[in-house]
Amino acid sequence: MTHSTQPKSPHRPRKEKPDKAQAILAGALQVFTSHGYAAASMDRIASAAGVSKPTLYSYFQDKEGLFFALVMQLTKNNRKTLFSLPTKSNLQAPPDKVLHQIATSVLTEFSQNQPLLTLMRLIIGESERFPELAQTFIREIKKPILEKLASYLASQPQLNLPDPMVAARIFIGSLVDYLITQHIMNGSEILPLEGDRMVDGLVHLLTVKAGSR
Amino acid sequence: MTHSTQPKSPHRPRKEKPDKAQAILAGALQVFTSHGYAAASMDRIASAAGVSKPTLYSYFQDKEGLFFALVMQLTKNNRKTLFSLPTKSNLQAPPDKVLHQIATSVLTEFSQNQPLLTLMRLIIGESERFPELAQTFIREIKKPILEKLASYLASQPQLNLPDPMVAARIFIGSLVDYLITQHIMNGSEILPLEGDRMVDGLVHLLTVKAGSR
DNA sequence: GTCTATAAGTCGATAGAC
DNA sequence: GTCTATCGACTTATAGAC
Repeated sequence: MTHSTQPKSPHRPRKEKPDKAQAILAGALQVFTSHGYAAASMDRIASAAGVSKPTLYSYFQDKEGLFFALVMQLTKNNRKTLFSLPTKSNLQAPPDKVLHQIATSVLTEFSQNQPLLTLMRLIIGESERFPELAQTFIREIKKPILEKLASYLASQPQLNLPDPMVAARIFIGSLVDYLITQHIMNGSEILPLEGDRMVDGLVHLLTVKAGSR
Repeated sequence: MTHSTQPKSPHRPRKEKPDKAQAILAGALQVFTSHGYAAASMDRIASAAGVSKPTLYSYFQDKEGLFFALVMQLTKNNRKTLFSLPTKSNLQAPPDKVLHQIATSVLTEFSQNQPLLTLMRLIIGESERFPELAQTFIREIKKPILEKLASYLASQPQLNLPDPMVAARIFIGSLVDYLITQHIMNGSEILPLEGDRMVDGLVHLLTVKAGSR
C-alpha cells in the first residue's frame, strides 16, 4: 500500500464566512498568548475557536501560517490606534503638555490593552523563529511612531534637542522598557514605580529647563 | 543534527564528576536559546551535552527544573559583570564622561555577549510560564544596577535631576529598548541607528545644564 | 532503550443549500 | 442529485519521563 505524498493543496478559503476565520483567530489568540507558540496545540486552538481541526486547516495552511496570520492581524489592528497616539493632543499646546499627553496615552493604552502587551511578548519571544514578525512590527508600528514623534520634536526649537530621532527613541524606549519591566516581567512588586512619576520625569528631562513645571 | 561520536563509557553511573552538570547546562543553553523553551527537546539537550537522557534526569528533576536552573545560573554568572558596569569608570570624572562610559559599556557588553541577549529574550518570552525567572532577573540584576546608577546620579547635584531613580530608568530603559529593537527584533535594517549616536544623545539629555533654554 | 501521551496534520463520511 | 463546508476518527512522529 502506497500512500502517495501528493503535494497537499489544502482548500483555499475563497469566499467563506469570515466568522469562522475570525473565530479561529480569536481562539488562536487565547491559546498562543497563554501558552506561547510551541506549547500551543492545534487541538486546543480548534477547541477554543469552537471548530474542528480540519476546519481550522481549511482556513490556515499550518500552525506557522496561523500564528503568522494572527500576529499580522494584531499588528494591523493596533497600527492605527498606536500611530494616532502622538497626535491625539493639541499640537499647538506647550511641548511639555503635548509630551505628557503622549506618554500618558501610551502607558494607558498598553496597560488597558492586555492583548497588545501579549503581542509584544510573543513577538519578542518568538523573534528567533519568526524574525519577519518582529521586523513587521517595527516597520509598521514602531518606525512610524518614532518618525512622527521625532518630527514633532524637531519642530519645537525651544526644546533644543540636537538629535530629535534619538530623543524620540529615548522617549518611546523608556516607556517600552517600563511596560516590559512592570507588566510583562511582573516587576511591579520588586521595582514599584507609578506610571505618572515615570511620565513626569521623562517629560521633565526632554523639556529641561528651569522654568517649566 | 549530529550524533556525538565520543566513546560512550558504560561504567557504572556515579555522581563523581560535577562537570556533567555543567556540560548539561551548556547543552541546555544552546538548545533552549536556539529553539525556545517548549520547542527544545530533552533528547536534543542530552545529545548536545554528550550525556544520555537518564544521566540528564539524574542531575535535573525535569525539563522545567533544568530550564529554571539554567536561567538562574546565567543570571548569577552575569550578575557581577553587569553590576560592575556602572562603576567601571572613574567616578571622579565629569558626569558626562562617566555616563558615556557606562552606556558604552552596557551596549558593548550585550552586543558582544549573545547568550546575554538570548537570556533576555527567553526570560521575556517565557515570563508567562515562568514568572519567577523574570522577577529574579529584575531583583538580582536590574534593580541593583538601577539603584547604583540612581545613587550616582543623586550624588551629582550639578545634573539637577529631580528624580534620580526615574532618570536611571530612562537611562537603562533606553539602552535596553535599543538592544531589544536592534539586536533581538532584528531592527537594524529597518531602524538603523549607531550605538554611539544613541549614547551621545542619551548622555546629552541627562547632562544638559539648567538654563540652557 | 522503552513506554506512554500527545502533537501536527490527513481522510472518509455527513449534512445542508441549491 | 451535486457542491461544499464541516467534523470524528485516524496516522505518524516525537515528546517527556524512567
